[in-house]
Formats: sequence, C-alpha cells, structure tokens
Amino acid sequence: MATQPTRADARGNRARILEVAEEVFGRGGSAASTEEVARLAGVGIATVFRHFPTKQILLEAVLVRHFDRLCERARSLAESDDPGPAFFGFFGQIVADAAGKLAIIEAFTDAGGDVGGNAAQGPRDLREAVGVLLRRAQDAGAVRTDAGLDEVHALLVGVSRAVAHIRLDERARARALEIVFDGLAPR
Amino acid sequence: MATQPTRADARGNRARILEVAEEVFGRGGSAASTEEVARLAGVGIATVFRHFPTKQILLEAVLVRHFDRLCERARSLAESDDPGPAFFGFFGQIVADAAGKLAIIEAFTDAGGDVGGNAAQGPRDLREAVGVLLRRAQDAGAVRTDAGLDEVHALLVGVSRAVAHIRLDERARARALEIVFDGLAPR
DNA sequence: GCATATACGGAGTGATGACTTCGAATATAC
DNA sequence: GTATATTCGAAGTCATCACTCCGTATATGC
Repeated sequence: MATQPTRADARGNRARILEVAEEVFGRGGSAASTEEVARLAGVGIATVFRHFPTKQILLEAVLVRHFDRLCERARSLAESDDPGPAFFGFFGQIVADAAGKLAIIEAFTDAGGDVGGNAAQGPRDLREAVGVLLRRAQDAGAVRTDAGLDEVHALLVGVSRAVAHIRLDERARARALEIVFDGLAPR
Repeated sequence: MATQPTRADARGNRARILEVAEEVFGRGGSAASTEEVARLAGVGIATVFRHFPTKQILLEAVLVRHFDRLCERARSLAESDDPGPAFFGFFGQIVADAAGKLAIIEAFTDAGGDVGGNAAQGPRDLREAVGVLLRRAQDAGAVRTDAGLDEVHALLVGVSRAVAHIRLDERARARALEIVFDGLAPR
C-alpha cells in the first residue's frame, strides 16, 4: 500500500492524486476536502481512499515529499562555506514559497517544543536543520548569538504565515524580510 | 435586537453568551462551533440564535468590542509625546495578547490592502491606527523610514499568529519581539 | 394572583465532509 | 480470447454544524 500498486492504471491514478493533493492542500491548507482532490484528479472519491486510507495519510504523503526536499536543501546548505548567506537564503526561500504551500506551513508550525512530541518527523527534522544553519551562521558572526532556535522558528513560521495569508506585493515582502534579517544581524 | 432586550433573563443570557463566545472564539478561532458557546453559556442553541441571528453576527459582536478597545488605546497612544515607546509598546501588547485571541488575529489578518474592500470596519480602523503610530514613530526617528504599513502590518500579524499557534515561553517571545524591534530601528 | 407577551430549549432540517459498500469495468496472466 | 483478480466510481452512512420550529415555561404589567 505504501509501495506502488501493480496495475498501471492504479499507479497512474496514485501519482495524479498526489500531484493534485499537493496543489489543493497548498491552496486550502489541511482543511481542504478530499472530494476536491478527487474531482480535480478526475477520479472517484473511493479511488482516493483506496490509495490513501485516510485524509491524514494522504496529507502526510504530500507533506513528506516537501519536507524531505526542504531538509535536503538545508543540509546541503549547511556544508556551504558561507554560513551567513546560507541561513538567510534558506529563510528567505521558505518565506517566498509560503504563498502556495499553506499545508506545509501549518505542519511546520507544530514542529515546536522538544516536549510537544505530537509533531510529525518531517517538520521536526526541518526545524532541526534550520537549527544547524542558525548555529553555523552564528559561529560565523552573521547572526546575533542571543537568538535561539525557538524564536527563529517562530519568526520563520510567523512571517511565512503572514505571507501566505496576506496578499503582499513583492516589494512589501522583501522589506518585511529585510526588517527581520536586520533584526537578526549581530548587535 | 442590536439593543438590550426588555426581559431581565434575556439580558442576562445575552451578556453571558457574549462573554462565553469571546473565550470560545478566542481559543478556537472563528471555526469554533456555536453549539459549544451555547453549552458553556448554559443555554439552548436556540437562545444563542435568537440573540444573534447568525454565527457571523455573534462573531462580529465579539470582535467589535475588542477592536474598539484596541483602536481606542492606539489613538490615545498616538497623543503620547513619546512616539517610539508608544509604537513599540502597542506592537508588543498586541503580540502578548494574541495567545488567547485567535479570532481577533484572524480578523486582523484580512484588514489588508486598500483595494481588498471585504475587510470589516474594526480591523481596517485598527490597521489605520497602527499606521498613525508608525508614522509618528518614524517622524520621531524611532523607526526606520523605509518601513511601510503593509510590511509592518504583516509582521504584526505574523508574529501574533506565531505566538498564538506555537507554545512559546516568555523568554523566547520576548527575544522574538526584540529581534523584530531591532529590525525596525533606524539604520 | 392572573393574563399574556416574551423568552426558553429540545428536537428537527439541510448541507458538508470523511469514509464504506458493492456491482460494473478492465488490465494482466494464461 | 478468456478468466479472474484488481481497480474503478456512484451512491450510501455517519458525524458535525449552522440554523429553524414549536410546545413549554416564566417575567412582568395589571
């Protein structure tokens, strides 16, 4: 069930459902309906549930791919020998992408406190990866040393949510980012 | 209907419903159910709908009070002869209050673009009032002059949303605010 | 006290959304 | 080509939620 089904039509449908779900959940967040996914994918509602037994599982299938991709990028940036731009570039990219990725932001929001525990793996890994970028940028003197992961995570999620919910033009978004980046600069 | 009903029990119920609704919508946002309001207020569902014909009207009744209060505070701060602390203090207070006021943040999020038009009056007024505080703080040299209302509004909403959604301890919240405030300081 | 207008609440209604059932269609093995 | 195991989708179930109906209870004016 987690692997590809044997029949070609089933495999095709599964792929199309995943693709459409990514767009639908990105637009409407986790509250978007499974029926809309089915309709846009051109399949019956039952087909969606056959491939992904619950809405939660479908949602996670979509999210896992994103978080994997993001984590990978973060880890490769962590090897960069320019930790400052690596950190700020990653931060900026997540915010820039936030507009059409509501479900991701929602999931990432709950990546929170070590004690929380009910966060999924993907969000937690990403938070971790951001932590590495942050520490390296701090060691390189590009980010103030009194900024902890908790507040950087909150700012990242906050600005992303703002961008996702408010229709902000290019220039305003750039200035909002600049304000946060200046605030993160060493004193 | 907008005014107090004549019978004492009706007046009492109306007040209790408003009080409970404030708490329920604050906790669960505008998605919270009318039935929960009725249950916690100790009245039947019909009583809620008699006093507030639709959920939207109930929600607005709750929100109007808040926005009025906030706008008033903002306007009185705008008379202060210390525009810098007035602006930052107000910003910080909204963020600090955000935790239990999900519905407010949601409404304020949509106060956006002048063109938007579908935002309610309260949120738009508050945005306006923040604009006044911002301009005065800029004139006094306490806030960088290249920060526009659009991005300040986005940051205010973003940080508030982050605080409302993430369980952030006192210290982390203070540092997140400090980062944003430092970013807003003149270059 | 009594009459009655006012307000009350429980039991609907209709819409929506997650999830299931089951007979029809079809891809693949032979 | 045919058999059959697999997959398909329309219609149905069940829960939730906004909102309504209507018979019952009670606050208030006399």
